[in-house]
Amino acid sequence: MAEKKTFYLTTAIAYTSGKPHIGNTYEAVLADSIVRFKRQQGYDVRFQTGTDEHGQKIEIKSEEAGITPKQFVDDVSGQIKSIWDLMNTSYDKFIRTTDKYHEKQVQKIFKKLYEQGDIYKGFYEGMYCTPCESFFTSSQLVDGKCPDCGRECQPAKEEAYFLKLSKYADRLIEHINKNPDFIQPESRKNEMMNNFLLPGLQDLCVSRTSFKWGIPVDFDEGHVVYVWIDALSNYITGLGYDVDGGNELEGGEDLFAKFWPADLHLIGKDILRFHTIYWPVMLMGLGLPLPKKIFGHPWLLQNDGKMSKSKGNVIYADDLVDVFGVDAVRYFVLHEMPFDNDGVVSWELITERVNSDLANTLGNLVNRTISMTNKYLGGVAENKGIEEPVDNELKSLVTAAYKKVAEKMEKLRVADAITEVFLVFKRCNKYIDETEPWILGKDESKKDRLSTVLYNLIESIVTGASLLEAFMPETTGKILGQLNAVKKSVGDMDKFGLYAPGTKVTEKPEILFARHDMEEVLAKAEEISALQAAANGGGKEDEEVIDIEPKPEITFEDFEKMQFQVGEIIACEEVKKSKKLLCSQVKVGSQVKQIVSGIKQYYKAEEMVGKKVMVLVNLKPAKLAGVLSEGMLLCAEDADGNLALVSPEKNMPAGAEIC
RNA sequence: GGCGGGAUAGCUCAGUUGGCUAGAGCACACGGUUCAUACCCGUGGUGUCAUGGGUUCAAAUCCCUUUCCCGCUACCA
Repeated sequence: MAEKKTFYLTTAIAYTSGKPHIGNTYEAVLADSIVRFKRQQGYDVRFQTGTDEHGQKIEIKSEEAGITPKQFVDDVSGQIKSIWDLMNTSYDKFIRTTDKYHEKQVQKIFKKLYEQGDIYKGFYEGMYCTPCESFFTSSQLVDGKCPDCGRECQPAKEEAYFLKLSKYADRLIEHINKNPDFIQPESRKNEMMNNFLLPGLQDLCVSRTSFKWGIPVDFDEGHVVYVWIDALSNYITGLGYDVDGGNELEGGEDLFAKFWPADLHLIGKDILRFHTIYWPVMLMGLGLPLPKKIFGHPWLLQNDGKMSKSKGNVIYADDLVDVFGVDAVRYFVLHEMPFDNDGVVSWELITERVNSDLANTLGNLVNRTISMTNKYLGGVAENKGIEEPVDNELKSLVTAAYKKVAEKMEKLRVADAITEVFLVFKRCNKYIDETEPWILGKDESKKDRLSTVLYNLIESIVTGASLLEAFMPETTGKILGQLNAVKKSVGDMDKFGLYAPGTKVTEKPEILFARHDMEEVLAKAEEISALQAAANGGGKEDEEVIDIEPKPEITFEDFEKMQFQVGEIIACEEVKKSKKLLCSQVKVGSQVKQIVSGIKQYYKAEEMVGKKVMVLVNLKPAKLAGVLSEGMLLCAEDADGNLALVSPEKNMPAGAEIC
């Protein structure tokens, strides 16, 4: 017998800084549906997920909590795993970047790349964002803030190691061009090409000395491996990869030899750059083949206002599961997520979907079919061969369904695939109307026709339920259990009439999906929201405090170098060529300075005029977007990056010194 | 500023290489039905296919204008 075809899928590993919300959970469920489908198709599947556990952010958070980083990540990683389990995700491997074998291999990978010159030692000088763990050049900063999260950055200089990306750029460009499927959806390919690859890659900083909670660089004390080499490597270390050969075996099997290269890296669209550029370069450095496909999926967003723990409106998978059940939540996230646009999740939307698709279309179908079978046929429907033309319409749709589902799944169109399955159930409901079993049931002479009708129905439902397995495994089991039917294999999906003669359905069908009253659900959501708010700051309106990384102490002399004055804005206009800049004429004493600031998002040019604000006056002038700026307007900034100008608390004349 | 994508029914979106009265789901309305979880089935849209122009026998579909949205990216003292 030939070896089974293998299929290796990974998700991104989740960062252990806190409980994952429904958007993160979506990725695991999406991955699960894909691998379950592959298993059904007979592939030998390996599904790996896990947690990313190093970094300064965790070092700081654990310190605040008064525990060690390891204790901290043990706790959070456990929480994440339990949500993945709750969602019934069938991963084969849950890797943690604090696992010993992983740490050891990361060190070896780092060393190997260093020894062959792909990693070199240099200096990193720039602005550092702690939450994002990223360095930026000052020119990359947004108002001196992190371009990713908008928070404060600190100047920092570190001795650091760099990965030479330029060396492999040409090979990578060629690979991407030759493999149009490598990056999915395709629109993302252009972004990577046009923004990074074609303009030329800058070398990537791959070590840190500013924190300790990471995998040490074993040949240079003080350095730890910075996130990407650590995190991305999980895809191979989780298979037992060893840099020196002699891969670790699992159950006597060399999983790396068997499963690498990965068939699919499933990741969020926000980390495509790392997976389509840095990771391939690392692999080339290691002399390993590249993964076959990388899919940057869109996100499930919460649309009802800004997500905020203190407001209590963050939607978590376990809360949804409490109300609707696992498969309902799986159904929702899979169905609602388009292929390349972000989807929306809310309590209203999920209630509508559950009621209409799961309770009405599917649940009620199973229920009415079983009821009729019991009522008219003592629970046993058999094919008596009394056919009518409508039967063929039903049969042809049902027997063709698997192929359609498979086509959609092949293209990773999971939402479309699940819709195809539900077309089967909808057709069944229509068939009931067309055949009117309750009328047949009143006429003893039509009994064989009735039996055939119900048999066809049950057979169709069995097929539909079997197709549903990848998406809603529990429901598949429940339906088949109630019908006492055997799950159809992929090879039998296009066959009709496998439901064994003489099989008796259950006498009391259990409600598969309850209908939910919208008002009740929303009330429940309110309750959950209140509890959440209470747990995160007593329900107070966003009175979060913000901690930023302390800067080194300065002397009074340092302070005196800076000249702050009150400035009155006497004119202001938008900088045409920029999305963020306003250009203000600011009266400071008797002179007028032109100052450009990145606050267009928060202030309109008109409303700026007349404001008295705090100005850093003696900053070296610079050109921004081609416009001269002779100072800086000072702003306060919250955690979401919203800005507020700073004004004197009482009216003060323009030019008044701030000291 | 650069590159890319989008603008179609109240809402979410399909519309393949231009071709017959522009579609689906949800919501809504009406009709039918009663086996079932007040469910299911059917019927119902005068939609300027964002805008203005062009190519064509024929354009939502191709080309150009304008406006507005979104991605990525640069700049953002």
